[in-house]
Amino acid sequence: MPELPEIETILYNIKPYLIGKKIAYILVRNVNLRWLVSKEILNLHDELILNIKRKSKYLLLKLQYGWIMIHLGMSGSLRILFNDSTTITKHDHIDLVLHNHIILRYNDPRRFGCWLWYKKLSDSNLLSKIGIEPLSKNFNKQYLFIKTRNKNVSIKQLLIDNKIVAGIGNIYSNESLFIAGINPERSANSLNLKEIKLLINSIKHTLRNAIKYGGTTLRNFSNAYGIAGDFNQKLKVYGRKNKLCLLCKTSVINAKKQCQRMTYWCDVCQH
DNA sequence: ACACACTCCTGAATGC
DNA sequence: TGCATTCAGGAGTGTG
Repeated sequence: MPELPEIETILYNIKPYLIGKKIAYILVRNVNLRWLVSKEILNLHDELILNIKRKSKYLLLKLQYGWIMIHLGMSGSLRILFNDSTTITKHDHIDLVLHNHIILRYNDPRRFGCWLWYKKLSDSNLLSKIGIEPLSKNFNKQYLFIKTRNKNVSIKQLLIDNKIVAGIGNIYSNESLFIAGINPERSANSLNLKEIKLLINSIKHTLRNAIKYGGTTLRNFSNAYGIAGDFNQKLKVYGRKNKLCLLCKTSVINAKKQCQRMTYWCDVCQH
């Protein structure tokens, strides 16, 4: 389940192979992703890749005349392949083929991802709704304090809302709340400024640490070389239902569904 | 405006 | 062992 650190890992992997290189063509085997693959992408050829960046969980490829916006959804992955005779496996939906024969291959079993074309990024109504980046200076206690006032939703739910803060998914919201010692069921507006500050620091720490370890591999995340991330070994609560809390070592980890997502927490360590 | 449920999808895990 | 059911979740959309 790619969240911000996984996308950042992929970006780091693919950047050196793509920037300044020319796309020969893009082979789309299945246009039926979350939304149809843009027709501009199907017809694209001989375009130079000027830059690549990440915004929230989107990867943005800047070409000469527009942008390709890629989202990996829940199960998408990107691989760099050095040899075009590589066999196609199930769910290999898109190949971006460079003039030097290197391929960026997109695989997505659940097809919740997307490949969309925009002439200008401001044309994207998906991007325009996205909140600030959690690793930016703008994501600070003042910002989150203001955003949590008059919010009755749980703090867990607020953290995975991309309109508030971009790129934190289910895993990292659970982890950050555990590290901050805040109960995920607390309503967002019940947090005081001191707790907000603690939470901000925990989120930044968790995300930076996850990036450092190459992301979290649960089922099918791997980096652009097909190598799994190591952060799952560092997870403190996520997926640890009924297991002993690693911090207090007295209580077991609780699990319950909160707004369609699993939430994990320790009653002793999180208040 | 807000809170919540529903929806897309496949594969792994679980249940009988 | 085998078949059927459940679960996982990013995030836009629809409903009350």
